[in-house]
Amino acid sequence: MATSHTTPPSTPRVDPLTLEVVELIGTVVARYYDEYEHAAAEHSLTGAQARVLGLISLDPAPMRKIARKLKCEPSNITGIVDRLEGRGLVERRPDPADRRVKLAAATDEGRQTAKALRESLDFAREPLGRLSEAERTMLRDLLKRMLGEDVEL
Amino acid sequence: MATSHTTPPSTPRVDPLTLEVVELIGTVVARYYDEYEHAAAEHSLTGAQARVLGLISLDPAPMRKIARKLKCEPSNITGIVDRLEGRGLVERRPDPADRRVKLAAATDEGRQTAKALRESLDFAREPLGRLSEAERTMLRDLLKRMLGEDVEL
DNA sequence: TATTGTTATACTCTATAACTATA
DNA sequence: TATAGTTATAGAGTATAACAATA
Repeated sequence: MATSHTTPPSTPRVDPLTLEVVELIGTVVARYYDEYEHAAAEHSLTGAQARVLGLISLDPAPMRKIARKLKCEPSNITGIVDRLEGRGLVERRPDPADRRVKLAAATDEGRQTAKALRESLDFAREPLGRLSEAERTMLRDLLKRMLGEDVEL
Repeated sequence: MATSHTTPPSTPRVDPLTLEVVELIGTVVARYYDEYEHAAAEHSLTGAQARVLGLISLDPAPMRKIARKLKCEPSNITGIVDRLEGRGLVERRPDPADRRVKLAAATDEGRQTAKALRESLDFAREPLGRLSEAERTMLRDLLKRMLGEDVEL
């Protein structure tokens, strides 16, 4: 609690080191994002579809919850799940506890696709492969510290 | 050069540490992306518009080059630049060297907007502020090693 | 002929608002 | 009345294909 938590609006200056790190992170983001879209496309999925499928591939989730996790409006999820359902990768199930709720669940084929998708994410092999185990450990700890408490949604 | 550069197609298994780092990077990506979109929206720009504006805010670029950098089809840039031009943030200039080429250039207002956008990227202040200078240096070096040669496009 | 930028088209994602069926 | 999911709509991004101007 050393610094005030209200960001001073008149402090646009950031030290060069931080700027360099931000730029590097920007590069990582662009690269990761690209790879994700590419991996999704290899399975004829859009990025959004792949994200939804990945999200529910472990356990089913109400439409509302998917929207919250993806930070988009619930109405969008309808269409995305529609398309996934049309391809047999996802199905809608009733929620026994609340008849208003529909649970989006991956089918067997959907789970297989999600798994293949996860494993085809080359990001793990290629860029991270350049780091030693000790370096990866350091990177992990730095990222965890950076992300702090709010890693969980 | 310790490992073969042809990725074995039958090696889906990745060690848990690497998986953890990949997941953390995924979180960073989502967070950074979100903040970027949000910062753009504060200036009534979409993410794509903000990226194009940021790209040409330093020096003008041919439409084709913008498409290459953004990894999208040139035809898309036409529309994005149209909208930026309609708002007076960008203008199209002829290229004296090649009359087929149009250079997209930021106007004064466009440059101001791009600058404000850069400075409003809270990512520098918030998450990176949790790290000491020594830690930021370590993070920078790890990211640089990770990204390797292909940082430049 | 090849290249640059554009147009036309179709699809997806996105937010907003109004609707329905439950609670 | 409040909530979950949907529908309808409009705007934006995207890829593809065809086109005009220029090289």
